[in-house]
Amino acid sequence: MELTDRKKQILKVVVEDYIRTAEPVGSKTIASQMEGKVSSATIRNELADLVDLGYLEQPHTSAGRVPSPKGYRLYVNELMEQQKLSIAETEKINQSLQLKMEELDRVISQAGRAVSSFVNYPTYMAATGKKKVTACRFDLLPVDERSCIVVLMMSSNRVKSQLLRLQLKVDLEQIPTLVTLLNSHFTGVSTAEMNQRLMNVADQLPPQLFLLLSQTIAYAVDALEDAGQREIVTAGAKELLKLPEFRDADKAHELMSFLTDSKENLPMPEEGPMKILIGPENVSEALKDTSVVVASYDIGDDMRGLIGVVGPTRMDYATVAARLSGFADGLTRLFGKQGLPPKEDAKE
Amino acid sequence: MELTDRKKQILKVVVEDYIRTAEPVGSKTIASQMEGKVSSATIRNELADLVDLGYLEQPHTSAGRVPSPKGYRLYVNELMEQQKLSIAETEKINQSLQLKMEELDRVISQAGRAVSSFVNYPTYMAATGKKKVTACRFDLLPVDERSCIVVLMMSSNRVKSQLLRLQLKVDLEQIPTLVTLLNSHFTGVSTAEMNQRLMNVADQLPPQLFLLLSQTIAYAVDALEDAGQREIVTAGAKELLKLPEFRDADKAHELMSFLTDSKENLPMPEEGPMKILIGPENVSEALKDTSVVVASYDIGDDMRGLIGVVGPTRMDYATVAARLSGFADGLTRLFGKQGLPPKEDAKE
DNA sequence: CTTTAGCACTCCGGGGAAAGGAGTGCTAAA
DNA sequence: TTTAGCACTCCTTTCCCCGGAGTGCTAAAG
Repeated sequence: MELTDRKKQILKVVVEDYIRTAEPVGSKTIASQMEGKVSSATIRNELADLVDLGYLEQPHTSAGRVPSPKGYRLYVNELMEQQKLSIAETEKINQSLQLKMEELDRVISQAGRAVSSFVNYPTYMAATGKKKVTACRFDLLPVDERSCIVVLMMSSNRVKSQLLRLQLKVDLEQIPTLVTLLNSHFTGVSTAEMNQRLMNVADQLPPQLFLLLSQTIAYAVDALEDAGQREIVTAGAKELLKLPEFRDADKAHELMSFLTDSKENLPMPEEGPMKILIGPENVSEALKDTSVVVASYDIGDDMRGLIGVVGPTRMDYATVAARLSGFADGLTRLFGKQGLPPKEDAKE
Repeated sequence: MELTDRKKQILKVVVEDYIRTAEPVGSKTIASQMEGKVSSATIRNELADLVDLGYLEQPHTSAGRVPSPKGYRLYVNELMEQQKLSIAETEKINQSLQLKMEELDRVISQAGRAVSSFVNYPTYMAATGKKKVTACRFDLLPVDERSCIVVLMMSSNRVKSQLLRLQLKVDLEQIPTLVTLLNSHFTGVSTAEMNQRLMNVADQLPPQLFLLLSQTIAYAVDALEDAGQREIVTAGAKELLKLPEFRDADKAHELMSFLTDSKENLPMPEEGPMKILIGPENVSEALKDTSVVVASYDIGDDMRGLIGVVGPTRMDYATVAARLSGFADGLTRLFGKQGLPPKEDAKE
């Protein structure tokens, strides 16, 4: 027995109806929603076949049919119509992204909240470096004999700074030499290399200068590693509570804990602009009854961000996918190829 | 009829039992938990009185009694035993606070999460400046003709920096003059005053310098206002779902939305170390069925932080209060009177 | 061979009624 | 003033019944 076109059409109707209503779909309903006119009896035969083929499931005898993960998969791969965003929706997305360009992090988490309220499912976001971030410029601004501000400019164009308290007094005259040294020997290299080179110059400098140097490098190493690391934030977990499948407080609590606590193992995309994971396709146990849609976007030339939506398996894939990719595109445009925008904040 | 000691004792038993079980408390239960031995019939008489006095409520005839807000209030004011933290608990608190001293914000929200998991209720946190934050030092580091890093040191000892893109080329020679101007005229004053003074010098500078100056000031104003503003973060909203009173998904959703979206109007303390708000004592409609315990702590000399716990009216006031003040004390100690700790980060 | 109509059957879900239980209020005695 | 006893109330749980939605099967029609 193979999958005829009519079977596919029926599957499509079942999936879409179930997405809308969260109720098992019966043969009569299907018959009335189908294009050509067929009787419910015919549909019933087809339905029995679709169950045998594994695309549908029956909660119990004499209930309607519900799509199985395999059914959703087929729907997503073949049947789903690429949904276009309406003008109004595009407007709304752009508007959401018209936030005052503050720091990257804030924009990202704000975007996450926006997406969440837009698709009515929880979202999560992360940014990962494509390349290693390196230092590209140092400055030291003496405040007084015992303190000094380090300013570090990174290859990602972000600037970070910190006030250092010094153990030993430092002769202000010597600072410029140190800055020159920093800029000539510690820029454009990995953090491991930076530590290495620090060791090399250890005995060529007076102790108080070396101390300042190593404090500076320690700070830079921290900052660079932090910048390269991906941080994950989630938003809109409460949306879950609106869905009938999570009216059971225990279930909701379980998934919510997973989203807020163990976010490390949320699905991350390999490549490609978008990925859909349905139910058991998720590795994490906690997500086995839910689906995830992830999209990625570019941040400048060397970073890649990611934004995902978590929802029930019957989530409205077409709409979510369309909106999510709308956002991803918007974000790419926002801090896209041309480098970070002029008013990019030094991550505060 | 007045409130005898025995009535108070009964009230105490009712409150504590109800806190534990979330079920109305019956006369027999009370009799068995009371010190002196009295029969349930006696208790029943007393209970009827307590209802008349408004300290207890009866969900319906022939159900047990439940404390009214007035009853909780009396309990909190008079009956509640100041609970001591066990050694193990103190340990645990200190341990939670032993996080690598990173930026203030991060510590605060981390503390929030810790408290939340420790009391099993959602928490919220905010830091507010006691005094206005002002700029105390500016620096401009030219990167190239068209860009420049501003470094701003604030009176709170925090350092922020940003890369500015310039509209017009600036002669590098002139930068030092500008820095001098900034440090002499724009430090130690309010943001309003800064804007004022900016206007005053408008026609005394060549246009490209003035542009740079105003960009710098605009950034500083933003940064200062941001630093003075209180930001509120919440944590552990999911804890709600564990409580029987929020098994109803609608209720949980409502409160959760309030916590995550409209946090502006969460109760803030006036003064004193701790405040307990019970049910209707809360102004916000959304909190009228819940209680809030807020504690405050000091950050350096000029800031004050606040940490609150939201829970059902039957929340375990004694324990929550003890643990919360444990945390508040710990936080005060952590970045207490002696000024910010040496490794205080420039908010990244 | 496929489609359709008809029909008996299954199973869920809602609506009472009945049973059980916890707790009260009242009365009368200690 | 306290206590024991008892009838009563009202919630909760359970059970059962019934209606409806939907199925599977069979037999007839295209």
